[in-house]
Amino acid sequence: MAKEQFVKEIADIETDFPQWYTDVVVKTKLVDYGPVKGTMVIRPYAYAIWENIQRELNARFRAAGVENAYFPLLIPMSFMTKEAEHVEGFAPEVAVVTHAGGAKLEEPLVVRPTSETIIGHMYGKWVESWRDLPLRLNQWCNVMRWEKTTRPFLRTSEFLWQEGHSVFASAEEAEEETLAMLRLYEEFAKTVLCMPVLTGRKTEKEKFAGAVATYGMEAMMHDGKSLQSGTTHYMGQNFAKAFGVQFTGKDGVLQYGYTMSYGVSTRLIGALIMTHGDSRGLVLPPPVAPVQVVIVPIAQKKEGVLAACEELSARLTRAGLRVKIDDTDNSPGWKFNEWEMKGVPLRIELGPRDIESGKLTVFRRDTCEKEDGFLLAEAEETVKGLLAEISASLYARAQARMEERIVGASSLEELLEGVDGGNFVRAGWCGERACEDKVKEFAQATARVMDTECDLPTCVCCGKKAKHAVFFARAY
RNA sequence: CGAGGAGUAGCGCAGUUUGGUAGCGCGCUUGGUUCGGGACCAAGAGGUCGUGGGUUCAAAUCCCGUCUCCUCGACCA
Repeated sequence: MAKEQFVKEIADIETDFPQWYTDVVVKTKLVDYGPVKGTMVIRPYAYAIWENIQRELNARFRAAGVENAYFPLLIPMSFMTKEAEHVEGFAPEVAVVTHAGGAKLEEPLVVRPTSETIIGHMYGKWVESWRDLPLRLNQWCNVMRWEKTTRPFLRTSEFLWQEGHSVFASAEEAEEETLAMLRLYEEFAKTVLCMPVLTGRKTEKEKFAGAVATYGMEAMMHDGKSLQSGTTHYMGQNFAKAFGVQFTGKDGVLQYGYTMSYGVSTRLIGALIMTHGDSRGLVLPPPVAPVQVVIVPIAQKKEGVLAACEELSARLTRAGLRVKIDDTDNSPGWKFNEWEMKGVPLRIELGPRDIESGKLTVFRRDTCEKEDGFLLAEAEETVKGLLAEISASLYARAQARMEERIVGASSLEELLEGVDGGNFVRAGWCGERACEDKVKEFAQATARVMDTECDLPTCVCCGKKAKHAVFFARAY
């Protein structure tokens, strides 16, 4: 009876997805709302997910020759105006500091919405010779963009992210790095987040303010809407020229560098929730789950139960797993539901029966089924094997869902029908901004990314020869 | 900024039509019995009813003002 009441507490994932999402992030204590509108407090459970994402990405960055650094939060207003498109794109959403130290500032300071400008400024001082290149730095920080409507993780006024900024001597190297980072993100999404993504170049309308080209990865959420989950930008010499990033080449000629940047944010946590979550709450992929295995003692006051739990926990921890014993005095049923809602991939129920028989009872969060018959003595291998299976099955499930919900369209009506049905629509596009705008107006769908090849004959809007195959979708 | 809705205990809400002792559920605290899918009993703590004014013997309730939040729209590399 209480079970049904509990299920009702979280909105129905099928019929009320936005409400379901909000319920999950609040009821599982991932976040709380900050006192300033549009800001969120990230609670420890969610922050632990973020730390796991950081660890995995840092390892990949290091392997790609990227080092971490930190640049200031406050940027002189004049920096923002040095690159014309950049200031135009970000001006509406920057927060500005006008007073400090009890007096009005001579020059206002902006709270960084992104750090291209201040990093460009420093790179201008640091880069002198071809020997200084390539220069690859990344920073983990917070940024602020004053958004009108917000939703936890997906769009908040302040959020955490990493932003990598690199300078190269040639356009080719910078362009190649832009694509390499996109591939790095894609591999990370697949193996760490167990999340399939579509990658590709963005249209002019959707690209970063000040970039020559923007590439993005888009993930499909449960309701068929798209979430931009990471971007890489090739800047050409735009920012190098604005900030004087010049070096003397091997040929002795003073020239501008070529820059690129890339970033992913705490929005990835939102992406995880909306990709894998179900009617019971979160489902976290093992590589990022703060708790990979929760041990629920049964009849924990009976002699030997807690001791057996602690012994098992120690063994699994030694095997490199993140383990938690829930020894609170809630009833087992309460604990089951609690940890299912929090998305722990694997639960072990350990009671007198298991201890006596030497067996292991587990519950898989991805299938919501109990499995037994494993031997307690082989717990390490069993659990590791199951976690790997869970990762694989989460990816496969999400991948299958995405593939079956990519449809084609040869007219605006078909495109509308496609996105109304919760699909991505792959359609031809002539490359004209007017047609892109028309699609948005007609179907409330935007061009998410362009496919690498154009195998479609005509533009879905005007019927002229198509230049690109584009994935259209409604987006968060 | 446009349209709609809501402000009462930590959370969710009832009470407002018809003015008359501040209520319910969950949570929390204490003690006890429980524990293989959200257990139960007992006792307890907790509220300037968003806010300012007005009407009245009396206002959560009626009137006027004002603030905040939510949903949808617009906006959002």
